[in-house]
Amino acid sequence: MNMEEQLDFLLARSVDFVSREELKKKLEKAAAEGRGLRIKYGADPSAPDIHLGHVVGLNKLREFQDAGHTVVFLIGDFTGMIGDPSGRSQTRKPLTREQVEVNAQSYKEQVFKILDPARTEVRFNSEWCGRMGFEDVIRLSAHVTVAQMLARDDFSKRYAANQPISLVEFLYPLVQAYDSVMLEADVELGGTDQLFNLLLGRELQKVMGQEPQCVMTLPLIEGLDGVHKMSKSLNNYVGVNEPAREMYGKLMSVPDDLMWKYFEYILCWPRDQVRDTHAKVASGALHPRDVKDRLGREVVARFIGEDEATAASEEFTRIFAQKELPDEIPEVAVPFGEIGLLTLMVKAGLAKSNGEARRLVQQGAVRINEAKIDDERAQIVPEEGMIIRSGKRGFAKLIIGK
RNA sequence: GGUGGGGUUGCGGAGCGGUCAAACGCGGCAGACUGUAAAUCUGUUCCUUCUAGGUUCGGUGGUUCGAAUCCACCCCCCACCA
Repeated sequence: MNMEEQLDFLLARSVDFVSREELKKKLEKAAAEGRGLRIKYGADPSAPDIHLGHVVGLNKLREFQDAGHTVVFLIGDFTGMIGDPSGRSQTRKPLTREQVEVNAQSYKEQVFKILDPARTEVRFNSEWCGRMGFEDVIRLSAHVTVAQMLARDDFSKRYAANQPISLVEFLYPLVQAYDSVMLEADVELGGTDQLFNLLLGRELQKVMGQEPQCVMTLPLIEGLDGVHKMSKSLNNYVGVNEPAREMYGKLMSVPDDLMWKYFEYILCWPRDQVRDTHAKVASGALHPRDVKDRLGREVVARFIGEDEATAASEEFTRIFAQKELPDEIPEVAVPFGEIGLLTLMVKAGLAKSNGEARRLVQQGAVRINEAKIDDERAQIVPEEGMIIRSGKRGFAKLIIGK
């Protein structure tokens, strides 16, 4: 690849990039010195659940690695202490050394499904933040003005709307920017919502006498609801560590229109291929279900394995298209002897309360050994292996306990 | 320090003395349909021994036949002016 092709490759799929010219210079300089660039990516320490939203960025990092660069995977264990940047939640408790270790381990496990461990440097910002005194913090904060902070979109909106903005929230981007300084990052990558924070890193590096980092943002993909960005707190995410069937099932529930983004940003299909497939579905040449099945299989295959992907797809069809039973049903031990249906359902974990169980029965959702039960007062004599089904997704197999 | 606005069932947000287990939206669950846990439509969404009963509306006391709604004190949150 020549330089321009290399740049095109590295910048593919990005939304914002500052700037192509600078990256070019950095690449030339690094090549001359026989080293790779340092690509920074920050992660939240409290949620070591990597999901497909993160994969968008991780894919790009992997491409940098394949081009010979080093990824600095920064775990913001110190930032995590000072609270959530969204301002929604309160200050968090500091993580203990042990928790940080456990989370880091869990991160590596998941992240290395995508990244190349040999070209990844895992760092923690407590390394330098933990050593700073109040005086250092004051000096650092002197580099940034309130007006600069208010330039951030969500800050200016909230300020205009008389919504509270805590000082801690100003500290958050500041610490993130300082991390770039300490890591001597050449490029920092993040979601589009990170643009301001990434740019602040640039500013701070300049002020502190470093060559400023390039900044790249990638799209935030919508989660399963098709509306909000994928996140753990909205529970609309697909984690890379989930069981195959869960992963596949969740992908099948993605709204049809959203599939294309997943093909492009998760599976990194070339744009033309995505466009072609899209056109075929639109013209009726391809069935959307089949395309989504392919999405589900390919994602499961990538993070787990081919065989598991096939199995997940087959079971899904069996349960939902043919309405048959899954091949593994959670077993629940119940005592011997007659028992009320509602109580039994609660015990089996199919309902949270008798009231909910009653509703399920009234709605015609409950079956025992595939025979519909519509009497909420039914008394059941549990038998070994009896199967209670609640709706499409709730199953329990009874085991007679003592 | 001063002024004003708030704390309601998972979330957002009505209600401001009885007809309130509490509108509406979101989310969740179920049913129908289907190509899937897509889309759409319908129902449902505190608990219980369920054609009825019990416990809820920041906390504690009080007024009243009767309070989420009025009063007192307390706790917490927010904005604005200094």
